[in-house]
Amino acid sequence: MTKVKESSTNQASRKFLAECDLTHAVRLMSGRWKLPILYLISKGQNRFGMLKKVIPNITERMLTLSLRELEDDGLITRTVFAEIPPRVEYALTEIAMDLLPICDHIRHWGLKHKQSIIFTD
Amino acid sequence: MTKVKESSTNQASRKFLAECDLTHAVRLMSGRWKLPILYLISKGQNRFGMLKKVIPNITERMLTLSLRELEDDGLITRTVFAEIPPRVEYALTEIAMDLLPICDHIRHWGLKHKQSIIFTD
DNA sequence: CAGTATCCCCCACGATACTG
DNA sequence: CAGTATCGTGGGGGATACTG
Repeated sequence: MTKVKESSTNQASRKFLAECDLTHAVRLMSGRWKLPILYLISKGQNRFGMLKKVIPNITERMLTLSLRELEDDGLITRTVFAEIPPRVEYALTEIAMDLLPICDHIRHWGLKHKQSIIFTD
Repeated sequence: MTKVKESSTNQASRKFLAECDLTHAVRLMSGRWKLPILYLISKGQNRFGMLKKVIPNITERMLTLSLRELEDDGLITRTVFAEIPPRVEYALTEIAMDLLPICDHIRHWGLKHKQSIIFTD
């Protein structure tokens, strides 16, 4: 299924539409916790409890929601092991791994931009 | 002024803090219209009226707000010419220009990610 | 351990009207 | 032309309590 608005034919509009996937892509990583979670999973913090312990201030609710959205967007996989006590492991998909170097670019750009960094949380 | 939480000393937390600038950087480009505006300005659409004409559905209010925030974040400059009728021109700063190639990476990543692209607007 | 279930607040965003 | 001013809404996010 591919549904693209083809009505506007002028140059500027077509360039704008090309820009839309950019917005869409950025939205996948927008949100308070998405990127931190992806990063930490890439570093081996791949379970609910580990993430909760390592991420300051996140609530269980937000952790759950963020993980679900990342899963829905195809950025992480969720594997349930039928054990007692239950164990669930998260892993990055190839798509998310492709994102990591880009994140690094963004981070370096951010550092260049902001000489004064304030972590309020 | 540099205010960094130094309380937590373990490895994971320090890595997490490093991740925070990433979140911060992403926030600068988050928002419904920020990226489209930056992109269009880079393509020469550097006036209020031009942007309004070229961006579908944006309201004057949102255009104003977005431009102000981009200016406050140091991503664009705003130059007022004392003429009648009034003329205002926007231009990307070096920081925003550094961002453009990254945007391109993100866009390509987004395209690889989403085989089915839907532009709803 | 790995989550749900409620309740609530704030703010990004939109619609509409007006202006130096 | 390039904006303000005002009002309204949805959902992203938080606090807290409970559960298979």
